[in-house]
Amino acid sequence: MSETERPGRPAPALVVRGVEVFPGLLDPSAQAALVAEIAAVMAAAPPVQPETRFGRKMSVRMTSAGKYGWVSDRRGYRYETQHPSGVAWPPVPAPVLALWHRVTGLDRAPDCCLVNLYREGAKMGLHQDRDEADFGWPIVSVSLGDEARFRIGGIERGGPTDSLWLKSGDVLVMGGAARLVHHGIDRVRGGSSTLIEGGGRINLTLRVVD
DNA sequence: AAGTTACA
DNA sequence: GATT
Repeated sequence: MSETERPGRPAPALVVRGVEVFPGLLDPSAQAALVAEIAAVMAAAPPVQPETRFGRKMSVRMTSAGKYGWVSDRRGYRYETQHPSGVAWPPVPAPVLALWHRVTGLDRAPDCCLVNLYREGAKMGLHQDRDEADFGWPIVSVSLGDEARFRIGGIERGGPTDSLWLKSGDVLVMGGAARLVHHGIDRVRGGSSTLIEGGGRINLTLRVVD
């Protein structure tokens, strides 16, 4: 962490295992504006279902915006400057960047906005975000659309966990001691929102990659 | 193991 | 069926 924190960042309503939770930070019109921006990102860089290193397809569909996108295939996890099709990732939409600065208080911008699209039945197992160069930078997670059960463990795998339901407009910050906490999505409550065309949930994850 | 499934 |  090399930059000063900006005063006036909002206080989290609750903290779960060190993860800061800002329920309902985005009102419905702000959510709709973000969804419109992300729809344009997905039109330019269509979501794909990545494979793991063992050739198993993930249930979540992914794309990215920014200098880097997170990808997974039989070669493993990494950041790439291009969508698998070869096109550059579209820029991170300005309202997404504004949300990052508001909630982190940082001057430094993220260089990746990972877009996770959870259609009916999609889940994500417990994992750590550890493909970035400097864990001093926080991660910001934005929930849009259907509600989802978010599970939070510890730094070590296999320990106890807690869970909470995330709703559209909720924002999380994983930073400091909670930067490397295990987290995942147990399940998505289909039909709990009409925000996403075709149904489901979109999660934006903002990171500083290098 | 950013996989899935089983089980108490 | 939901949860851990």
